[in-house]
Formats: sequence, structure tokens, C-alpha cells
Amino acid sequence: MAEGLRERKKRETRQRISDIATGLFLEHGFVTVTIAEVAEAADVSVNTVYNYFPAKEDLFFDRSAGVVEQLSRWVRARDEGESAARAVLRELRAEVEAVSPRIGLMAGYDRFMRVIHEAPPLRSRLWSLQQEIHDHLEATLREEAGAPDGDPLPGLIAGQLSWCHQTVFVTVGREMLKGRNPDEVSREVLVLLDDIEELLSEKVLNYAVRGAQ
Amino acid sequence: MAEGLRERKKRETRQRISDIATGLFLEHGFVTVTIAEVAEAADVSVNTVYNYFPAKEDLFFDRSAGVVEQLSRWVRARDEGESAARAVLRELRAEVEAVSPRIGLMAGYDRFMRVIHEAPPLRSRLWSLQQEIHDHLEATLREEAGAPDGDPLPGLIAGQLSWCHQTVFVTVGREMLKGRNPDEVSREVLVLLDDIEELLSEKVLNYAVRGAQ
DNA sequence: CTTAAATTTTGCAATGACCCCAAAGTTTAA
DNA sequence: TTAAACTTTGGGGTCATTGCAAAATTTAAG
Repeated sequence: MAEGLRERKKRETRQRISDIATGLFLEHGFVTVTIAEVAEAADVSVNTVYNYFPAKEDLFFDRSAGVVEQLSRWVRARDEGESAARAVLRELRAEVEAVSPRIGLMAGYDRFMRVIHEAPPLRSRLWSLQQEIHDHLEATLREEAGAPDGDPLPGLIAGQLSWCHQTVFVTVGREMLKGRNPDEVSREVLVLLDDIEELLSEKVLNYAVRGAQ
Repeated sequence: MAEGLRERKKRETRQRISDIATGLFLEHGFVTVTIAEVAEAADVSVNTVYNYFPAKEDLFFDRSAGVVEQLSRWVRARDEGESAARAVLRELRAEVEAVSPRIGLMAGYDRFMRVIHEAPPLRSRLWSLQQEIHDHLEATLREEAGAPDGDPLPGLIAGQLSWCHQTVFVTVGREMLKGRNPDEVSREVLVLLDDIEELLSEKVLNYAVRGAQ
């Protein structure tokens, strides 16, 4: 389990590059900061940056690792007698109610959002993330519901659940971008979550109940 | 209303560039074909290509103009006593049943899909289109339902309806990409549409009924 | 401690999208 | 016929991204 010098240095270098890059992006925007500037500020060569990050956008979204599996984890961890949708809604409510920075409810998130808002490549990358979340969730639901291969239902339910997830994130992002207060936004989004739940059909709300069948 | 020589030439040049570009992309893929090659094949300078198309992706999606307003048009044209959702489902069924090339049910669409599938920038552009469709629809629904400014419902319903739309398009695209037969896919997607409708709540299905209130 | 192998960093060169500007060519309208 | 309006083009530049081989660093073997 001991970590060699080489491993530690790699991890440190990667972290340093990511941190410095994010700082520069928050300061000057995504498009205006060049990879060369990031490299210089991190005191490495441009090629080293590319050694760790396949594309410029990855420098910005580095910390968002684990987001892709989040929804799937929530579904897998649902309680006895609880459906996938109920679990997702419960976890979303918990995050919002806790004013969790994980969903953007924190001071300074507006600066983060502004960078994304002004950079088409970053918005693209976010959509790509959404897609990954959806696909991951679809696979999870197929498993958890024991659905046969041709069954379109897991895909459809995944669509509905990632829509819930996405709506919450987009709303939080939009409101924080306006410079709103996290606590205020939290309250509003809790109401929004009720609206969302009311729009889901029973079929969605009762899919993949743990223990059923 | 007479069209001058200048206008005609511009339109022709634009069309020629777009056609030749699409041909080259279908033949060799999006990434491998350079703008310079397109320009040369269309017998214009690289700068002229950029005069007409802001980005390389626009060369490929040129013909898809009008898709953004499609959903909104369907909603606006809904029948007396019909809700927004019912109108959208009805129109989608009509398109699918008619094996319409407008939604990709045509021979050769697999080549089109393959190009998109293999080119991340094209997929990004598609998501961007989806986003535009959603936002456009949200504005339309807000108007048609006479919803007040703070009301989140138009946005939520827009999310559900563009999800229906998107699901149909994605499914058609995926199946056609496999080399399936348009008529077969049409039949399957009609069934899928039934599944989709069953997943929509009454609230969604009854939003913005023409004539109500 | 020394050295060869494995791994990481770097420099260099290229490709291609995209932008800016000014010159040259074309079309319109007076 | 000609000046104004508009389009095309050439040239030059920035920057993301890639490939390659040399140089530096770390590890492990002796």
C-alpha cells in the first residue's frame, strides 16, 4: 500500500496543474486563458499538461469526478420498499435542504457558473456529462429492475430521473449565477422539487421498488 | 420581391458549399475532412466558407433549419380542446407512422448517423440544438398557457415534452445506425410512443389545453 | 553505491480551426 | 458611366491538439 515517490509526485503535479488552471479560469475566463499560460503558471511544459488532461475542459471539470455515478449510487442504495425515483427525490431533497456545495449551493458558485456560462466548450462538456449520467443510470436501472435486453423502460425511466436531477442542477446554477443567496435558492428549489414530483407519473414513481417482485 | 443577382449568387454559393461539404463528410467523416478541402472542392477560398458558416459543424447541420421551432409550432397548432402534450404526441405519431425522412426514417440515414456518431463536435452541436428546442418551447408554453414570469411549470413541461421528442429522435437514430429498415423502426417507435405516453402524468398530459380557462 | 530499465518531462515541429484586416473584384443604383 | 455597397480573397496570426524523440528522473537490481 506504500506510495512511491513517483506516484506521489504525479498526484501532486496533476493537482497543482488543475488547481492553478481553475484559479486562472475563475479569474480571467476559460477562453482567454491559454494552455501555455496554465503550463507556465504551474511551472511545467505544455506537453505535461496534456499528459494529465486530454483536453482543456478537463482542467476545469477535474474536481467533478464521481458525479457521473452519483444518481446510480442513490438508486442502488435505495431503502427497502423504496422505488428508484423516490430514492433520487429523497437524496436530492437532502442535498438541497443541507445547502450542500456538492450541488452548487455555496458562496462563490456564481463565479464558477459565470465561467461555464461564457464558454461554449464548457457547456458542451456539461451536456456530455449529463449524457454519461443518463447512460450510467440506464444500465443501473436495467440491472436493478432485472429488465430484459430489449426492454425500453429502463432507458425511459432513466430519462425521467436524470431530468429531475438535471432540472435541479440547472435551476441552482441559473439562480446562483444571478448572485442569489444559497439559503434562499435552497428554499425555492425545495418547492421546485415538489412541483417536479407532482409531474412524475405513478409508473415512474413506482419503478424498481426494492423488494418488489 | 424580385431577387437580385447578388442575392441569388450568395444563395447558390452557400448551397454549393453546404452540399459539397456534406458530401465530403458523408464520404470521409467529419474530422478527417478539413475546411480547406471543402473550400477547394467548392472552388472558393477558405475565408468565403467562413463568411457563410460560423463553424465547421454548421456545414453539416445546415439543412436542419427549422427543427428548433418544430415543437413550438406543433404546440401552437394544437386543436381545440387538445393539450400541448397531446398535440406533440399526435404529431410525433404522424411523423413516425408516415415513415418521414424528417425524423430520419429513410434509406441512407445510417450514413448520416455514423458521421455524427464518430464526431464529438457534431454530437455537441446536437445537444446544443436540443437545448435550443427546449428553451424555445418553454417560451412558447409560457405564452400559450399565459403563465406568470416566476412560474416554473412552463420550464418543467417543456422538459417533459422535449424529452418525448428527443427520445423518439435518439431511438430512431440509434436503430437506423444499426442499419435497420425504416419501416421496421417505424413500427417499433410507434410502440415506444405508447410507452412514453404511459409514463407521462395527467398533469403533463393536460397542460395548456386549448380553450380551457 | 552504481547502473540499467521504466517512467515522466520536455522541446520541436506540424496540423487545422478560426479570426482580423486590407486589397481586389463584383453588383447595384444613381 | 461611376461611385457606393457588398463579396471574395490573400496573408498573417493565435491557439488547441498531436506525434516523436531526446533528456531528466525514479526504481530496482546487483
